[in-house]
Amino acid sequence: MYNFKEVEKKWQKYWEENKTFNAPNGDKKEKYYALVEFPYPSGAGLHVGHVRSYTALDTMARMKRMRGFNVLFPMGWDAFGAPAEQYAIKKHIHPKDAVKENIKTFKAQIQSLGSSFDWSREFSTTDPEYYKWTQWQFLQFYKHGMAYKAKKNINWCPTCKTGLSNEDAAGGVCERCKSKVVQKEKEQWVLRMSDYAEDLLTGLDDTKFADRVKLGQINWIGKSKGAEVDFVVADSDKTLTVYTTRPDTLYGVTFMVVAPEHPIIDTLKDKIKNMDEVNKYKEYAKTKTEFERTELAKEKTGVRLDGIVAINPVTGKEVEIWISDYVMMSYGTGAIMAVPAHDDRDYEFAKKFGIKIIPVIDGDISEKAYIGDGKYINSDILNGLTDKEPAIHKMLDYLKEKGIGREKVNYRLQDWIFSRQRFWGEPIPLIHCDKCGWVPVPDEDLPVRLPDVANYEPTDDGESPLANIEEWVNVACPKCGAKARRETDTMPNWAGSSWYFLRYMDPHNTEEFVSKDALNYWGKVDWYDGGMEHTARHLLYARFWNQFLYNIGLVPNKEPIDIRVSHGMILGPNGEKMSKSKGNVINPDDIVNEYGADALRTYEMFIGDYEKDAAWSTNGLKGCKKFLDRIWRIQDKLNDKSGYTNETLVHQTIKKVTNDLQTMKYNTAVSALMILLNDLETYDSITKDDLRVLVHLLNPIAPHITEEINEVSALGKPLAESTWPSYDESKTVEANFELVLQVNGKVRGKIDVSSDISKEEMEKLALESENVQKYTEGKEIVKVIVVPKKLVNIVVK
RNA sequence: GCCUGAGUGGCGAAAUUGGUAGACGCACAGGACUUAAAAUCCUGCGGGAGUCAUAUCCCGUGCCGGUUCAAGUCCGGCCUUAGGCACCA
Repeated sequence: MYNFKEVEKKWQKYWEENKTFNAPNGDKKEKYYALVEFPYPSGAGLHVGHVRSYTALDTMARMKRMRGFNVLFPMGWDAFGAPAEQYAIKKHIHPKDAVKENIKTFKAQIQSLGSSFDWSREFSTTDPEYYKWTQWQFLQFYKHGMAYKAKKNINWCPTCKTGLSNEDAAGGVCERCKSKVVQKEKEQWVLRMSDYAEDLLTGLDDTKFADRVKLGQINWIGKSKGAEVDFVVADSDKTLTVYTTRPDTLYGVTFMVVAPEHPIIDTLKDKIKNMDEVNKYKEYAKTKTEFERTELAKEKTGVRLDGIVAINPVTGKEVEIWISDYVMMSYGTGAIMAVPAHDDRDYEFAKKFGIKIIPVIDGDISEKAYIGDGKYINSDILNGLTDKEPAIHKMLDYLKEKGIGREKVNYRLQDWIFSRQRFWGEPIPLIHCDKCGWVPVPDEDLPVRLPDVANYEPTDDGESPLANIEEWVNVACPKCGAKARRETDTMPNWAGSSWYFLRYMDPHNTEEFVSKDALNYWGKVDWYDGGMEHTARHLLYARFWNQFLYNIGLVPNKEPIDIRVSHGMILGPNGEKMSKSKGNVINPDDIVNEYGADALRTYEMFIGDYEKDAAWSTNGLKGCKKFLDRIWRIQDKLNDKSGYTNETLVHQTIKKVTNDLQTMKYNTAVSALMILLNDLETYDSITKDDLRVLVHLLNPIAPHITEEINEVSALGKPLAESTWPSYDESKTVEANFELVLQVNGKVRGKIDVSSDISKEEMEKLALESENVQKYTEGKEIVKVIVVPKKLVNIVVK
């Protein structure tokens, strides 16, 4: 009988010893690059969700190999960052040891699944041999003016004691620890990602990402088309420039609002009479987190800048200037023109502070701002127009002509704050010298290694723990030799994952980050799978990083990834996200031990639509285990004949499984195999050819049991080294089909007929049917619709 | 508020893109084998009417309406739900 534990171990050992899945660089075969996001080796171990995506891509990889491709299917570890550091602090060990420990566990778990990873290419982002090149690439950014240090109001997590990117602080909450993020002014290294906003947007056209993935990228980049308009501040030489998407409402501007941090306040502080009040408000705004500032249904607050007014450039009338926290310094120009009649926020503000509301588009503004289309009024040059687009164009032309405004495109995407005040990250390879300024660490001195120290806990003053390690910090300036200090900030853990897919192509190269040959041979990632939670940030960072490398001539493709899909989550049996606190965690180890990796894999492929979430069901798993047991037992039915017992069904199944696996419809591929098995079980005996097809088609999903059957029943060489079955389209056609007879669209009979029946015969059979006649009798036949291979519908009145 | 999906038996889900709704699996029920149980095998399984049993009929894919010979699928309007974005000017 079949012992899945022994069998699974046996074949895993076989694949390892024979290096079955090692992909040679530069092979003559056509390449295929299948990639699944590398895991963060946390202390919690592997999740059944990992199994879903690894198996899905493994299935893809195994099928592609059998279809003659040289498949790169690598695996590695994304191990820098706060979780590993915190885990290490808790256990009083060095993060590198914690990582080593976790990787060991993770790797054993993954290997027990029988995934066909090319382990010869394994690396961790924390390996100095790897982060050497992460640092080297950072220096390319620096050397090309793409990295700069700036004093910034940054998102600061008081619990993690580190700065966060906007992406990490989405919603005003720290992504890691969920505590409230506060604003803190700090010097930070920043990458000019906003320069790439347009390229990151248009580049999507060169990819085949799933629509929802593309949309996530588009939303994050947040392109908006509008105009900048200059407002002169009365009795001064200053202008206040605003960004607006509705220049057509310029005649309705009754006030302006600037962000509390707007520099004009300081510039004109001598003219502002109520600076005390203004400063008080500024303080008040600062104590609030970004989240509080953007919270819904919030009362508008603000202070008028007393003593200064601006001039509406089209009416020449004076408009008040206010400061309010509903205007953000980080978007547009940090200043807006307020049109309370046609903007909800401005309306609310005007109502609260009793500011005049002038409608410029005909509509009801008694309750709230009117934001629809309508006839322009009170608008001089626009009066009489009724549509937004021509009005905007006319106004833009006017502003350009007068030199007081211009078209402007804005993006929500901001520069990437690249500094973290943490120990466990790639040190930023720069040295500060009082004489020479920032000096890059010379290439030959890379990597800048993290020191082996006992104390690396975050500090309260917001400095990196590295700053306290004097012997590490103090160095000679590489340029002039004078005393200098290392940069002590480290990189965010998005850094290592921004280019790991390139390193897999040539993971042991000590001379270059990847060789040109390897880059040219492997090209783009053909199929990339990951979690939905990474489709916005990680994907954007990776594309940005790659586009930069492309622009400086280091990689051959501007877009690094062809297809990107996102798997759905595996939820707990109760339909909720698995978590320790909810007690609904399914441990893949337990499942592998009790049912085997093949059963787990088959079940997770059968569970439902790959891109949708699915709740775990142990009964469902048992059903799949039963299916595999039946596959094993079907061997008892082998006879000495050749050919297919049910030729049509075999060809249909090959076609169905081949197509389904290529489009990630794993659930229906499994069901097609179940149908084939159900059919084979009805015969007294089956042929080796029958069984051979069955195990080949099932092999990518359940690789161990199928290899074992293949060997035990002497069907041929190991499946992993064998060829995918092919089908003959003409043989997928059934000899007979069930002809459906309808009257007025309702089914009134079914007859089994030959597939090459003519339309006339179909119609004749329908009209002859007794049951059909019951419904047509005494009625006028208006028309008869005949759909070949399907049905006849008789329409009567 | 905006942008995406999704809503089909007791449950997970299928449905060649307009052509037999519920494939496949789970659960459940009945039966066979067994001293018994497990395992395995067979049968049934959307709801209702009808029949000894067949046959046959009616209803049914979130709700309302429309297009069509024909709608789970297309169109219009709603409801619910999940995810993303959000004082973005």
